[in-house]
Amino acid sequence: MRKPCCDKQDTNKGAWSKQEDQKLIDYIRKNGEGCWRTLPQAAGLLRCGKSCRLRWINYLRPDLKRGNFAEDEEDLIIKLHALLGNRWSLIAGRLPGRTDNEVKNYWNSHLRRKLMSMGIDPNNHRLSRNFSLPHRNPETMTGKAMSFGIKSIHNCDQESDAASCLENDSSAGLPDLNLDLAISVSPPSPSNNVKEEQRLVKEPKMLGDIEFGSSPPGTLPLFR
DNA sequence: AACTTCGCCAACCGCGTGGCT
DNA sequence: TAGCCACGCGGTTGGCGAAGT
Repeated sequence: MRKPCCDKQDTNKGAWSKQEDQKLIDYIRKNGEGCWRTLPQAAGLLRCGKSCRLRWINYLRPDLKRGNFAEDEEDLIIKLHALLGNRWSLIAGRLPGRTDNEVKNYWNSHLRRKLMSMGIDPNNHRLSRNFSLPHRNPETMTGKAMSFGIKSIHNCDQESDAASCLENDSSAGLPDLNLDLAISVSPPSPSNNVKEEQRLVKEPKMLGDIEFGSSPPGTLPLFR
């Protein structure tokens, strides 16, 4: 039986008050992030360390970009999700100012539905079986759907799917998908997933899986 | 106006992992 | 090598406001 992360009897739960937020901000400004377990006591907060960490990362961090997602951010999330699956922290790491929680919520509340309405299964980014036929006509597809990697659908046979079409595109170089997913020396943004990327470096097999062109033909480079 | 349903999002929970001893 | 601890991640929940009836 795992020990609870903190003494639950003495901790607050639920929404954070302004005073609590301020205490946390003040403490981190003064002492920096880290040592979340001891932070609550040191900062005078009746919260568990986990809760403090989450509050800071998802809401209080000064570099957070709040508000609606831009269209290019949406596109990027969808493309990254097709490649990485539900690796929200990795996806968020490619979106400066966005948190994994924010990306996950946005995916679940907006993007999933959006893809489904376009006849794409959000779980595997394949065209779903019940995809209504008129939409199969590339002429009637929305520009959005086209940009999600199925623009060359007319070149794929009926049993094909968005993923393999995307793959086909990748064989042509995928010029519009400059995601820099191969582990680079300098990631495009200060990511909160450095460890994860280091892990990928340590695991060349997995790394290979997310490099375009290295997956078996007809498979989506998912490694989950 | 009152009630119900739906959708969003902040927060919680449990588990996996890496570092340290 | 094993065990413990702290951290980080992803799935899930619950509260609240908006929309619908």
